[in-house]
Amino acid sequence: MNEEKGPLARAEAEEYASWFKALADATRIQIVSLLARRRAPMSVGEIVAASGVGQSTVSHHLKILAEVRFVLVERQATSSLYRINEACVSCFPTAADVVMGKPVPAAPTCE
Amino acid sequence: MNEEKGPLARAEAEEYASWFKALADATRIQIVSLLARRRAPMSVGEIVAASGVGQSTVSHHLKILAEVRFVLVERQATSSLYRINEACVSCFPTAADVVMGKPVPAAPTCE
DNA sequence: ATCGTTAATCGACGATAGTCGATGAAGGGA
DNA sequence: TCCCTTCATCGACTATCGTCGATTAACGAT
Repeated sequence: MNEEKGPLARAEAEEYASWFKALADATRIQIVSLLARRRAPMSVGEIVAASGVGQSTVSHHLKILAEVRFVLVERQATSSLYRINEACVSCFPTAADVVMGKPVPAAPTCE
Repeated sequence: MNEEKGPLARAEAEEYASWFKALADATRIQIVSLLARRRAPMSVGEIVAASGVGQSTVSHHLKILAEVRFVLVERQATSSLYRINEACVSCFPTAADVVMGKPVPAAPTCE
């Protein structure tokens, strides 16, 4: 479907890369996997206890995951509850999408 | 299917991350997309001409892509011909795989 | 109002990664 | 044999990233 002769535009390549960057870290993979196993939303403190890294580190990774809408946050009174965004999981690009030239899915779209 | 209570093992998380790391760079996305659009294998020189970065940089990225078997190389007399590894494209993990706790696909498996 | 809890932000540090230019190795042709 | 082409590797530089400890902000409870 995508039949331009030149390489992929740089801007589009960077959009694609930003998706994969979100899962290109072992700690973030652990956090995502953790949120998926618990069905219920988790507070930052629970994630910190289960992941074995510092609180500021967890907060940092959650921010990155939230920026691509991979996780959703619901601010409660004293704590923040994070959960997997199922819609974003399914719109996350695959390697086949890159190869087949599928347009980059927009992050804000899946919410 | 994966019902352990703790977080994903660190080693497995890093294996997953190494997959996504391979596509977590705009230049590599461009190279992959380029190889996919040309049906035929491409020499390094052709990729350099089309990608707009230096020859050593292209060579470096091709090495990374080859390490996860995403591209295959066939050394000819004077040049090296790179092409997409279709098998590896389809075994490349998706975000849903991570969420669903699917075991990490082994890179050497798809060849 | 004060204190304690929870989480986001800040600043710093070390490690990793991307890029380049230069060099080196392997092969083909004159 | 010598040169030229092609690509991989090396060394250096810079930018980005992951992590931590400390600080700050928001909120509840006493």
